[in-house]
Amino acid sequence: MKYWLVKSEPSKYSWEQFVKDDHAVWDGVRNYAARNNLREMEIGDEVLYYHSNEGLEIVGIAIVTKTAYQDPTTEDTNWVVVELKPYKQFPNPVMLTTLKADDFFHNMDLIRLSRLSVGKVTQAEYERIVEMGGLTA
DNA sequence: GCCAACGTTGGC
DNA sequence: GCCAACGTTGGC
Repeated sequence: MKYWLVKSEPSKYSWEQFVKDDHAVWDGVRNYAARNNLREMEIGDEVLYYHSNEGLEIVGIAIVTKTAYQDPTTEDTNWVVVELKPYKQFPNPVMLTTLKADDFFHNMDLIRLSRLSVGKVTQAEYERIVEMGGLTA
C-alpha cells in the first residue's frame, strides 16, 4: 500500500463535488513528475485530497479505483489518468500552515515541491496527517 | 495581484 | 548540450 496526495483547486473541482460525484477521472495532469506518480498508483492506495489556491488544506482521503491509462482528454500518449473515489472526510482539515510549521513535514513533496500536483506521501507522514485530521489510521 | 519556483522551449 | 526566455503554478 502506498500513499499519495493530489491537489485540486476548489473552484475547478472541489472535494464537495468529488463526494457528490462519488468518483472522478483524474485527468489533465501535464507534468512528468506528477505523471510518474500516477503510474505508480495501485488499486486501494490512499490519496490525500488537498485544496490549492483556496482553502490550502487537506480535506479528505480518496482511494484509487483504477490504475493509470491513457488520458482521454488528449491524443498525446505521454499523459495518463487514474480513477479515484472518496473514502473519508477529515473532521478537522489539515492546513498547509500547520504542516509548514512542523519540522516533521519538511521533506514532504507538498512542502518541498510546492508546484507538484501529484505527490508522494510516506506512511509516517500519512498516519500523522490522518490523526491530525481527526481520523484514526 | 504579485512574484518565486520550476518546467519547457528554442536559439545557438 | 547549454542557457536565456517564457509560461504556469500556487502561496502570500
